[in-house]
Amino acid sequence: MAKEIRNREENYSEWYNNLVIKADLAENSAVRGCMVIKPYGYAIWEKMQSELDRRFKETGHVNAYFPLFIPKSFLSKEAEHVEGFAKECAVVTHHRLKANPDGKGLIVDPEARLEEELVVRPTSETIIWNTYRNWIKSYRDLPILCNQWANVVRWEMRTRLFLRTTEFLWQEGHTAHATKEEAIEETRKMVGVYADFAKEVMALPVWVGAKTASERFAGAVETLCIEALMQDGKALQAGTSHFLGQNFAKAFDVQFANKEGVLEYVWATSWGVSTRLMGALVMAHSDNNGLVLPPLLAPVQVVLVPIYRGEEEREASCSHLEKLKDKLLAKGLRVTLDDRDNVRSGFKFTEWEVKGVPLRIAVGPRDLANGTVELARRDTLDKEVVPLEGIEERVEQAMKDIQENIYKKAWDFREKNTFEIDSYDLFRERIEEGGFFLCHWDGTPETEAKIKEETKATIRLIPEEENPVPGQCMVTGKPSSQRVVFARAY
RNA sequence: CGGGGUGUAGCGCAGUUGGCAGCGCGCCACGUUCGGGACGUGGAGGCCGAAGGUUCGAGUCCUUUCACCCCGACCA
Repeated sequence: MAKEIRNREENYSEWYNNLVIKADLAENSAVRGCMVIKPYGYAIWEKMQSELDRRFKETGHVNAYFPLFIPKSFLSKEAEHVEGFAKECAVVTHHRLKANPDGKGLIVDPEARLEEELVVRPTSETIIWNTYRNWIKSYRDLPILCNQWANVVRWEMRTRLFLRTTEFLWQEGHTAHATKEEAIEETRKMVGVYADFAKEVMALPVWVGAKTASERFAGAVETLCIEALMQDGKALQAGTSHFLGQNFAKAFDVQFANKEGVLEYVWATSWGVSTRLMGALVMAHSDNNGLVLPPLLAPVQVVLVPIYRGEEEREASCSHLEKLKDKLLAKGLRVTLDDRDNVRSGFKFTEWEVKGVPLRIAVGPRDLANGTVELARRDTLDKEVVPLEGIEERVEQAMKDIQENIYKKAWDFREKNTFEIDSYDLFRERIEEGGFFLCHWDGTPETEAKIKEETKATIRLIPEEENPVPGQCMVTGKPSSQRVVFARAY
């Protein structure tokens, strides 16, 4: 991979600053790795939310909300689940503070100790399944197809802006089904929704497939996921959909009477994506001039910049652009007129470029005289002078073109950095450069662990293939039923 | 929790053998500018991460502590 792209990783933080900042919490605060999402960044998340939410509704889901606090005992009911999350939970032990008798400030009131500690949800399976128990009596109550938009807290040892913050925003779908087949179908369907969303809205090509046992969600029978390639050659898990089997139904004793009146345990799924998607967006599309946002997610799709010299020309350009702005707004486009007089146009160009606005329209005296405008595309950095006539259609078309082109660029990049490799020696050499590697693996956790140990590469997923081509494991030479996708990951 | 690094103005940093707290960017005012990050003049902005110690005197030396960043382990 080019050195230039490596260096770009260092620039991520600069691009991030337009969207978020590290939370400036009180000194000595024990809370670390939280982020403040700025309005410009949050607008992107809102766009993602509304697009996802629409797709969830289309697939029959409804939104609900469950408590932030989970009784500690709930978490321990599912053995693997507790093992997976116990190490990273924030725990509420008291419910009151009082004045410090020895001086100033407040102390935790020892009298206010909770009988049972509460865990701040790291994910909501337990509290939701505890609730579902009461909702589900008969096969007629099924399926339950709920989604929740919420924040969760995971006390990770190491945090990373966007990708692994202590608190993050996400959506988590939790469904209950009468049959195994139906639950598996739901798991597949939802990972498909994520993959479509990534492609169509985020302009991000993704691999879809199943996790290996070692990478699986704690408590899941199978985890499906989407994986994207970042420009520094590392993979990023961008969404997961879990088939939970009857694990949670058994742990929380959720049974229903089937048509024959026989009690059966419910089949479950859960699926989620988080603000990590914003990190994916930044790392997948940004260039050395800053963010590049796909039009469907850009808080500002078109920025209008007047060019002038003196008050008279300013008036002329601005009033002209006001009219253009109204026309574009009428087309449903998100448009901003940057009529600030305290910065020059060149400054504005650069600033909006860093913010990733897909299209810029500049109008100066020359354009006013000629009946033209200057269009500048963020994705290609091309500029062209076009007639004002028919500008709405041209802008609408540009939005489509830019969305497509950003996807194509990301696709080409991934194609260029995806390799079929059969020699482990070559694998070890090439993994240093980043990218996805399609290799044969003997299917054992031991070999998987060895590869991770020696190369830091993990199996990102096992793709679902109609006609899998068998081969031999690149490490052990044992038979392999199909190629799996390796990469170094965030 | 291990290994390395950094804490000085909103941001980025300099600060010599201990001796008046500095620079660039940004911010405010005025003027000149304005088709790709303008310039001039003036101005505001600081408990030098925190606590303790040495000293006539500490941003600087000593001790303790806290936070942040990078690399591991952990993870979406």
